[in-house]
Amino acid sequence: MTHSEEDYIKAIYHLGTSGNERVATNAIAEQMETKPSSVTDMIRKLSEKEYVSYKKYQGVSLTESGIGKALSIVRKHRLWEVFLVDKLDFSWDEVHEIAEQLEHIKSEKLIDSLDKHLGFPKFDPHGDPIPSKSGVLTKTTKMLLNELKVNQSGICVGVKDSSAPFLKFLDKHGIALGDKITVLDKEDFDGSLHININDKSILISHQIGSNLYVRCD
Amino acid sequence: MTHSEEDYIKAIYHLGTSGNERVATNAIAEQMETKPSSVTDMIRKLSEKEYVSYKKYQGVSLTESGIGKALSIVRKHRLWEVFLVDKLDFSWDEVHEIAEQLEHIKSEKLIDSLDKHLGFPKFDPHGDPIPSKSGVLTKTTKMLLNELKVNQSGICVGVKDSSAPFLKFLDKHGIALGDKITVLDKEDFDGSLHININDKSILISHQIGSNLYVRCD
DNA sequence: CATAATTTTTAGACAAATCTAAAAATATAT
DNA sequence: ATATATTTTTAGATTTGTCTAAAAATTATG
Ligand SMILES: [Mn+2]
Ligand SMILES: [Mn+2]
Ligand SMILES: [Mn+2]
Ligand SMILES: [Mn+2]
Repeated sequence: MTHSEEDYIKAIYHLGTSGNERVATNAIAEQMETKPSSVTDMIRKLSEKEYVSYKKYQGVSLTESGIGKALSIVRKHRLWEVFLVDKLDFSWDEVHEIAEQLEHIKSEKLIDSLDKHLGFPKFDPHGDPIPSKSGVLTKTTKMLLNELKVNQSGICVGVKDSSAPFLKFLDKHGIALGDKITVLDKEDFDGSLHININDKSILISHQIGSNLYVRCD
Repeated sequence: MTHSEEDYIKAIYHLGTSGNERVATNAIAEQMETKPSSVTDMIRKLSEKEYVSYKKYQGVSLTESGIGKALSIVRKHRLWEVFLVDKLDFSWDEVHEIAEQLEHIKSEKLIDSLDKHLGFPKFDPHGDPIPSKSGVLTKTTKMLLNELKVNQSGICVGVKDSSAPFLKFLDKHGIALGDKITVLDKEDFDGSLHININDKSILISHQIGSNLYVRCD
């Protein structure tokens, strides 16, 4: 399996909310920053190798084998992200691009040793779950911050958007995974939120609130 | 610079004893396990990019820019080898293949952080020097074990052959970097050596002796 | 439901890296 | 020095991944 095939499988996995839904050619093209015709070509190849099931004009979905492959790549990606943050002191907004390369390194023993070295982490620096060696994902009951009602609170457990600008924004405003956030008020006008975090009260936009995951047991 | 270009540059570097000598097309083909015609094609490309100087039928040598690139790849290769042995508990005969992949990961910050994480090592697990960020190699005065005279001794500081079978042989006979080896006797017949190591006296072949480096200040 | 807009696929081209087979240059040996 | 052997290059083909432009299928709209 080539570098490129792996990136396509992973894109299909993420777009199809973990494998099951059918994914459109154009959606893959946009995610991969490539052209729809290139996607069609690759899909045909992946279909021949039985990683995806494909009917012309009907989009693709991952097969069992494709989901397995995707989970293995996601596992590697997220373990490397943990390594970069925990061991090499990268910040969480710097790791994605490098993990994008490291996820393609081929060695079963390497990734298992890395897992052990990191203390078998369950989540990556963005709060996303790390699949186990056998492909099991820790399910968490998380919701978006702006789904909370006024006076409810939750623990920040992940981000939906993990782009560098968003992560930098969170750093700047002192919002980190594990922090307790309480919704003090909601503006009807634009959906922005008054929240309390680390004993400070700040105002955040609807867009921020819709990209932060919280858990409120 | 592509994965493949980097591997060619590195092969030329190693074959040309660190850059200066002209290297034959066939030698590169053999090292890379590829065909001479493929080498000619690649050499032409590297020549256009001015990483090598090339005159038809006369072999190639690295330019200044090519040597710089080679040192950067060798630095990455050897730092990753140290990581695998020191942090992930790999044995020295298992690391080469994986480092062969890891050396192509592109991120200046990654390799500098890794260097720091490892405590700025000067040598890799096989005793080979790690080029500094600026491309400086620690020069050591090492000689092959079978160049020693009877009753001379030296500290084992490296291997010439770093293939898994040879490294496994050394492990099996308890020979490791840093060990003191004394030559007790030499057989005229086949050049084999009686040596003393770790208070034990063993007999090793000429071939073993010609692949072990020692330093005897 | 017929037409327009959008999505998806096909056809054909290209760059990168490889190969085989044959030709050209260089090296070796009598 | 001439013939032979070896090395190196060229010519032409193949695979992988990509692209543009055009055709075909699907979806949306009036
Ligand atoms: Mn990737
Ligand atoms: Mn992540
Ligand atoms: Mn390599
Ligand atoms: Mn080494």
